[in-house]
Amino acid sequence: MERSGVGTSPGAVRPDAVGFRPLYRQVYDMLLRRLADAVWQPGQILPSEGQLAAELGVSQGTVRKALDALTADSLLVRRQGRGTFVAEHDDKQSVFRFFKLRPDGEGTGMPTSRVAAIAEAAANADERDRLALAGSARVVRIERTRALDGRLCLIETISVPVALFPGIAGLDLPNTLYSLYASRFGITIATASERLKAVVLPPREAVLLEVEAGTPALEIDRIAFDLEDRPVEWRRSTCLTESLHYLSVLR
Amino acid sequence: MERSGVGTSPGAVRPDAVGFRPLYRQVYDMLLRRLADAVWQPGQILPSEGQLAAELGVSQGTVRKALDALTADSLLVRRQGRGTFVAEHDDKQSVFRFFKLRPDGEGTGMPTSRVAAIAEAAANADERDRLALAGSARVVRIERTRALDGRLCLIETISVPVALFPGIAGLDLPNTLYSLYASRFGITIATASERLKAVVLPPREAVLLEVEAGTPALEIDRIAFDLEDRPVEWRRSTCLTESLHYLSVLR
DNA sequence: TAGTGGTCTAGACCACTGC
DNA sequence: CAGTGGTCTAGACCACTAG
Repeated sequence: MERSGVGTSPGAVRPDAVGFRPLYRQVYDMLLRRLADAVWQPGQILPSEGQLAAELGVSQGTVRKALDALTADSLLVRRQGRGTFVAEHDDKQSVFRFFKLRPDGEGTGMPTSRVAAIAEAAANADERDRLALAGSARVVRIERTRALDGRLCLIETISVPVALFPGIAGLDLPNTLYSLYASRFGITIATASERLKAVVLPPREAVLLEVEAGTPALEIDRIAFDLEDRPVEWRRSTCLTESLHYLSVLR
Repeated sequence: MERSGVGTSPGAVRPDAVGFRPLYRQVYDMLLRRLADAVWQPGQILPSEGQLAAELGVSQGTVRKALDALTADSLLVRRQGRGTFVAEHDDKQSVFRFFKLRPDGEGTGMPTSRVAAIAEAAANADERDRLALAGSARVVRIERTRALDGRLCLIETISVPVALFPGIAGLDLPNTLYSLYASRFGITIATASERLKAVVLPPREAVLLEVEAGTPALEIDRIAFDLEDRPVEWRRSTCLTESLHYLSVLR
């Protein structure tokens, strides 16, 4: 097979180049680009390995390696005998990919949400810093509470750039925001980084969570990144952990 | 190639069996067994892909797939042009695989330890539960404090079964316990599960951490598992998070 | 039964390391 | 330069799904 099949453009394989970029990596990037550009919608089926291989002019094994990598990154789902699909993030399994609070004892641990406030404003210094925004950027701030198995446990403020989510302030927000981000704005949350601290619950949050002030609480500071690794959401959650915990699995 | 190369024992490929077990999975299990049995020591080089393939009577590609899986599980390290090595857990990178506390600002974040107490005792109900021990089992309890960049930040109690770690109470304990587990007792920590809660620092811990009682603290309850997924260590840590945080990356 | 992904093989060649 | 892991290919066959 001719390597020029993937392109002689910058980035194609050049044996003596300092930065060697394997073919399957180039295929990975091309497919990732299509996902980022929403060429294929979540839930939709992709062409078969053979079709993609023929289209891109590489072997099926090389396409397979790229598809496997995208699957490992949770961007695709492969089902033997059926096909390869764009991953959806609103099914029960996917919710817990980014929601790590679990009940201590029994219970499904399925979270529910109630929006307390939503407003647009100029981004403050913290928001500009965390979301890599320009000085003039505007954000939408969403404040909401969440419950686990009907039990109020969390209050959080979510900041997103207006530029990326135009009109989000006027929408009816679902329980799982990330599926809305994907379906309505074409933004897929690929990874997130959380910083956890133990704090004393501030008076205002104590009122909203209906507990006495001074209670210890878990503060979660999350930045969520899209497929191109850009920060697209900043979220600060304050959680009561009396009857629940944050689950972290180390591998 | 004859499939019987990997063995006609139970678990070998049987095309019509209900539970189909791929060849590379069998190779994975065989190599995992050798790692668990400490046939190859941490840091030691493995035979080359070709040698393993010849020995096991499978193709090099199949061995490669098994080695890649073991590498993904952080049990092996592969270095192009050099070879495949058993992973070590005492280098700087590996320390942070299981230690998720980071300084808020600058600093290396390299932890240090000081053992406060170490004693053997009959396992209590919690320990028997968490470590899946019999009623008569005994454990060693280690209490120690840890500091980040010279700053005292954590106190923890570690319980391990005496049966798995004979004589550990008499040893000089290093900063990174898991490398001791591997080198001295042949036990490799493969995964760990942590449950985090926000609590009010108890009086006793407050004294040992040299802060006032009532300070909020992060409580981390960890169970660590070995290569065969047996719980081998229970650890409860209480951390001050005033100038540091727990880092969790979601993918 | 046709089509998909999953496994396995054999062989060629490339990139990297160390002697 | 020899030896290692890494990439890529082509082709055969297996397991699974759905019409």
